[in-house]
Amino acid sequence: MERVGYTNEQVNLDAVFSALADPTRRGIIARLASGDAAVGDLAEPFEMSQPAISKHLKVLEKAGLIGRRIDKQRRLSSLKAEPMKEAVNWLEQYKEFWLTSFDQLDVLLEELKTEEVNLASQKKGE
Amino acid sequence: MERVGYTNEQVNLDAVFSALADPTRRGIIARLASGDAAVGDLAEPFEMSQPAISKHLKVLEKAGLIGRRIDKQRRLSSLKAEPMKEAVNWLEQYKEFWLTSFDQLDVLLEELKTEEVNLASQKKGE
DNA sequence: TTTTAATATAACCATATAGTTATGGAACGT
DNA sequence: ACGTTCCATAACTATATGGTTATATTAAAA
Repeated sequence: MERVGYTNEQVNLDAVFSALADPTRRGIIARLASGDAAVGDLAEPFEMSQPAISKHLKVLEKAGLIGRRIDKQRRLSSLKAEPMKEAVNWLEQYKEFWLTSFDQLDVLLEELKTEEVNLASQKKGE
Repeated sequence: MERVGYTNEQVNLDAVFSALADPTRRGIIARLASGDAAVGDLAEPFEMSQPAISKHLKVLEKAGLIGRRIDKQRRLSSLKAEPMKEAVNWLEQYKEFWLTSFDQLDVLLEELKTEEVNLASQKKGE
């Protein structure tokens, strides 16, 4: 079985984390969060050649982090953040290790306990 | 000002994402989640030489993802997940893009609105 | 039709990465 | 004292990565 349908098509954590490990690419992602953009637009903030940006876009595309379409002679990119969700899912396995001080840890453990008991409910705490 | 104290000392997203981009290193992290371990223990599950594992450990250490200490002639590693928190913080900027279908997006936007009003609550529809 | 704008692709280069084998040092067991 | 265990480090290799310039392609614009 190949993990049908759903949101993600394979989502390769290697490719995703690797794509996110570059500041230029994270910058591109940030830019795309405010709307689709053409290669030229994306290249403009960086002191880098256009082919370099095209390469970065290819990396992002292979990681599934952007989609691309053609509009006239321009290639528009749009953010596709599903792989980020997968990354976060992986990372959150280790949430319990995020806290250093013990009282914070207590708080988290309390939260986790609550989540278990109360998976599909609505809670209006304060 | 250099961002004093707190949980993180610099947390370099480049190094963190880069460290996480390798399956061996993610495997090491998974192993460390169940307890501190020596280099030999960490190497055992992988078909790879000991020096290779030592290199991976160095990468993880530079990313701040593990700490190391000496016990007799063994070098123990322990998970330090604070950088993961930073990674998640960065990723969650894009939470709104994680959903593809519009009704799901509606759900999220509703959640975000609720969160604003009510920071310490949980909500889960069904 | 000719030119220009937007982008991809190829060829190239330097550095980084991920592995290897070989070797050496520190601490333990005998 | 001697060998063994645990590990780091050095030296090397192959491939990947991130950039460049040069060139080709495609559609708009003149």
